[in-house]
Amino acid sequence: MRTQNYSRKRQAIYELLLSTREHPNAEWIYNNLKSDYPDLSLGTVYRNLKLLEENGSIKSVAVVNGCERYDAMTSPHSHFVCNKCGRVIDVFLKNEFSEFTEKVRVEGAKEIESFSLIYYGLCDKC
Amino acid sequence: MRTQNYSRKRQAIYELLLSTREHPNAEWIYNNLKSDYPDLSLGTVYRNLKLLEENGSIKSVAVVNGCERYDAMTSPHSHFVCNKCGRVIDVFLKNEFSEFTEKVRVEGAKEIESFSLIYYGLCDKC
DNA sequence: TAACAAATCGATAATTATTATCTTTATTGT
DNA sequence: ACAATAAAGATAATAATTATCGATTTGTTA
Repeated sequence: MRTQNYSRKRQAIYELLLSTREHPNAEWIYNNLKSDYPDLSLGTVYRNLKLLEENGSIKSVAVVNGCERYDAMTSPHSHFVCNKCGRVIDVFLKNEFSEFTEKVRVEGAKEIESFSLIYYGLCDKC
Repeated sequence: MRTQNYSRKRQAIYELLLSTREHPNAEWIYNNLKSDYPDLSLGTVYRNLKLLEENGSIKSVAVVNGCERYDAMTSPHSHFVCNKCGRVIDVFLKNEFSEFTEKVRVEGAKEIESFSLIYYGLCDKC
């Protein structure tokens, strides 16, 4: 049987995402891997981000200024997005929150699979 | 002093958004106004959605399949997005939720201005 | 380890939602 | 009605993402 995720470049993209709390977009990843993989192409980054998201290795956590931002930390947590610089910061909420949201019933929804909570404002560098 | 929002078409866009719970995108609005305003252009819809959002009359509530979805109901509430058909449904949470989120402190955030809570799953028509 | 099959890649073109431009038209205050 | 300004239509331009396709890499199997 063929292993998934066996290519060098896909592995590098995934490991870069694992190593950072930047919640980067495709271009950031591309720029940060260019030195190690000079023949990397931006299309490969997009292609692998999509594959990694489809197999559940990573998540798209927000769209900031029209760009998808990714995170390899797949355990449930929320995010803060700076309205000025676009920085994305992890937000860890107490158990109460998940307990609360688990009780939510949505009229018109057959099944709730996930939710996304994003705070917006100004970060401490702006 | 010049009034804002005085043009017929901007008014029509705003009133259409007020009258529906579809949370439409620009194209839906364009298609639904074409019969009443045959010379309407899609650019005008985009331009006015942006203006209306800037002056606080409407809100962008989600990006579904790469399209911005708008809502003229500006009172705080959340949304459910169907992963299959893209339908956006209003979600009204109890007071507990706002009380809870008001207590949140985000490390790295200077000021929290707003938040967005979106549930994802399958709607009852899918 | 050679050879074949399948996955992945780079380069490039194509898509698509949105924004900008620019000239004309509509709206409003006087 | 007239002048000043805002808004409109038409169109071109952006920009992020996706699709295509031939070449290359990787994995399997003989």
